[in-house]
Amino acid sequence: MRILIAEDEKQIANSLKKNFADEGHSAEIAENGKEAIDQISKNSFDVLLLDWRMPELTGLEVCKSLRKAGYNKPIILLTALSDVKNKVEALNYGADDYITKPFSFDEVMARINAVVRRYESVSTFLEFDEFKLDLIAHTLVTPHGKIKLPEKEFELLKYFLENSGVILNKERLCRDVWELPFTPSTNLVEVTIKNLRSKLEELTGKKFIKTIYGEGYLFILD
Amino acid sequence: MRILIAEDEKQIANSLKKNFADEGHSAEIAENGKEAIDQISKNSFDVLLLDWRMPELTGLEVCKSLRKAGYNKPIILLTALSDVKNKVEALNYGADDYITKPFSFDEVMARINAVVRRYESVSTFLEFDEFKLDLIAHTLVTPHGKIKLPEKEFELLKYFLENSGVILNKERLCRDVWELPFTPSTNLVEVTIKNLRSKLEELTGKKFIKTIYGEGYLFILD
DNA sequence: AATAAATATGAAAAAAATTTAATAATTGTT
DNA sequence: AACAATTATTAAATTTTTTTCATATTTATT
Repeated sequence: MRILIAEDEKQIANSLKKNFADEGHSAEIAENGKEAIDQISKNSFDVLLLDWRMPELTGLEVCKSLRKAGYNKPIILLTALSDVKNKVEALNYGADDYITKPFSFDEVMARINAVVRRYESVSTFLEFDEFKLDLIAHTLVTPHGKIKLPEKEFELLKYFLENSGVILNKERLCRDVWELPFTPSTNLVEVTIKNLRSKLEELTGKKFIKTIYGEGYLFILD
Repeated sequence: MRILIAEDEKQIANSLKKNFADEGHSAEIAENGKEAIDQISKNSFDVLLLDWRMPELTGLEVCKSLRKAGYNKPIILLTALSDVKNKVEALNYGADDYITKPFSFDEVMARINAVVRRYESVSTFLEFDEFKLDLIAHTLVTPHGKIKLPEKEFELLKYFLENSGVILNKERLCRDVWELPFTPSTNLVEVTIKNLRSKLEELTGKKFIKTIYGEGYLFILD
């Protein structure tokens, strides 16, 4: 994980950096707010730690200005102030979290993990069994590799995952996945199910889509 | 916003509920952990407030079990305990935030807003000007209508939005959008830029992609 | 076991998206 | 203004995806 530490107290910054390194993460240090903005324009980070009190620009100012410009990576503010007013202000200006000094490294790490995990997992993946569907990349991710699904197969799998445990008939799939009125003459659904099934089985070795004769299809995780 | 308050101290729960109502939000109260799980299986909420100390199941247990089952709405824990150990535990079990009692309603509301905003905005939309790119539906959304972009145009626009303000040359676009080594013989980039440009301009009436002769392309929001 | 209905499969046809190729227009420089 | 380099545009070629169609297999019922 790439972390930017914007903190003018060198002791704190260096101690954090060393601890991050011990956990296998790389951290850069910016000594004031301006430098932080500068670093961000040149490199990309997974998370920003901004000290509230810094020369040039305060952490809150950096946070505000980044968010205004559309910056959307997680930001955590570090501060010695502990009254509620500032917390509220920070969160309302687009910070993701807020850690009060003095803090333990464990807490910092836990909060970073929580925030990053959230950014990664929330509504960008649908997870099932030991696999997941990447909703942005339209990719099926397995421990052994990943595969990009064509659009209709992706939409179909997504719909199955959103409705696992429910029997879905062809009329409903046609309507919700293809946005087409169902006509008995087409076998779109069968064909796409077949293709999705073979890809799923090849990649996962499991049979997720069950046919309920006369009723529809069922996505099972058991 | 629909909020579930799982809290056995009725005074606190009712006071929160009343305050939420004043702000225009609807809240349900669950008096213990089991009841919370029960309510969640029946209705959908935008955010969960779980008291740590509750009969039947503790807030942390509820949180753990929901996350294990794949539940992915924001969860905030309320607690009287204030030592770091518990905070770390809570965040690592999938809670999104953690509020120490006694709290002010303003802080609760600010944290809910922060968490929900994050869930909504992070990586499901990239917003620019008065438009947004729906990263799930691969759709460009404008006040007047929306249009589904073909894959390469979508990837290109996404890359521009993630790097707005930076001049992107063809080599870099080829590498990061097409995942191809750049060869001077191809004009893939030019063609796709052209198509994306005309769609963008037709839909938004604005020119977002500027050519910097000899250097590359620049996405500007001015 | 025979039958009819439902589902699965393979391969061709059609449509859509991507890429290439040829040419036109624009830009910076002299 | 003329030139070379760069970028833009148009249209054709290719590839991929989607859909249809014909046929095979499976399932429930008798």
